[in-house]
Amino acid sequence: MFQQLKQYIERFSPISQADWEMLEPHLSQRVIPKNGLFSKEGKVCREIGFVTDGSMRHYYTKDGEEKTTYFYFENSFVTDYISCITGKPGALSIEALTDTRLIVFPYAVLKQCYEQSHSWEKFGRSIAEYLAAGLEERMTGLLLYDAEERYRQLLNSNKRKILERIPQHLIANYLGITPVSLSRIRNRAAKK
Amino acid sequence: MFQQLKQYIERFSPISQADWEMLEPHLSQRVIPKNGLFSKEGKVCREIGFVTDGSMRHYYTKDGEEKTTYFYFENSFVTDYISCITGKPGALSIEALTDTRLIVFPYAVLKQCYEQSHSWEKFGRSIAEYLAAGLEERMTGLLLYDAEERYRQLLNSNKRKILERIPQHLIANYLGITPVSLSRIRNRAAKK
DNA sequence: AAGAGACGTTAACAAATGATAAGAAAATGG
DNA sequence: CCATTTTCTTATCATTTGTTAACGTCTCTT
Repeated sequence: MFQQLKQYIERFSPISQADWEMLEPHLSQRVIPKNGLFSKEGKVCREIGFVTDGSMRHYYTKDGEEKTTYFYFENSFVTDYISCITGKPGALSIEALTDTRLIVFPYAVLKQCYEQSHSWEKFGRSIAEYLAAGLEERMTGLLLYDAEERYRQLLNSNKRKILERIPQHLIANYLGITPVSLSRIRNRAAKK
Repeated sequence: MFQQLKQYIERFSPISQADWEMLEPHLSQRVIPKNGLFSKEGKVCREIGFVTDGSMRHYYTKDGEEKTTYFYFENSFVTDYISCITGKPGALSIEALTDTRLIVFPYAVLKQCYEQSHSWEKFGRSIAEYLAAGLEERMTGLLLYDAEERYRQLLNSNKRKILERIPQHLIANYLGITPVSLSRIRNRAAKK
């Protein structure tokens, strides 16, 4: 039932049966319909989700416009990490792009796991390091490369599924440009 | 002697005397003269530094040009985090901007601390979370705001010391623009 | 003290991007 | 199946940014 999650976790740190039983009773399943929210700007995010099927985006609101800056697919955690950690209201909203199936548990439970088990703590470190490395790479891309180069890098990365499954105007946000500008870049790229 | 480091570490997680004694024997002091390197592109970074006095930058090389994307001041860790974690050659170089005094220890020792002590592991998680939160905030700034807004945000942030202590052409890199462009932005801002 | 190099500003032009609008194509929902 | 909405493209124009170069100031070195 929850094996998919356990396997994913063990990619970061091995989890004994005893460890697993700290978390397992607190897991639940949830389906969020298309356009439904998992987390909402202004509210404290107190849950961690694990996408087993579907896709989501997270976005910030600026001048009344939604700016999408991240996507989630099956086999990944989804949460407003900063809001969870700090306990403060989140600055972003997380929305299902398609009907999405999740395994959900409270962040408070994970925190308890951290305290009670070194293995869980190690998992927490590993996932935070993994997250930081991803953010560093993406930020470097934004600082060093122009929009066209960033598009090409996305094309040749292991994130190509973004291009295959996400509407283009949201990808434009993700790349830090307008949908019109992305359309121009694609047009230029096609002519070569 | 190394109390400054211990205090900083305890801002993330309390460290018992026994814990501290795992690390303390492996600490050393180092002074890197202005323009000297702490870590070099293409080499695996195996050390963590803690700046007690001075300032550093890290930069990527692109098309033969150095692109500075981060600064370090007293009371902060400095390392090529990604290279340390992965054990692969680094993509960036870290250079002293002024004569810089560091406390240094091998990453391998920290890794041992992680394994042997839950408290150290918790420290590792906390610092990675702190790093990730900072990166998330900075990346969001790059995606949501234009260069002039980013400059103003830097002015009004707790990172204002960057503006006071770092040459302007390096700040331009940090903001993701050219030195000429930053000069224009400052000119416009001054006229208001 | 002189010279070289680093740093910041300004100007002129080119290139890229943003803003807006119109229309075509595709997807969605009764 | 049709109507509506969403998505993408294309065009035009304004704005911003990049590029290059010139110039002045300052620092550092010899």
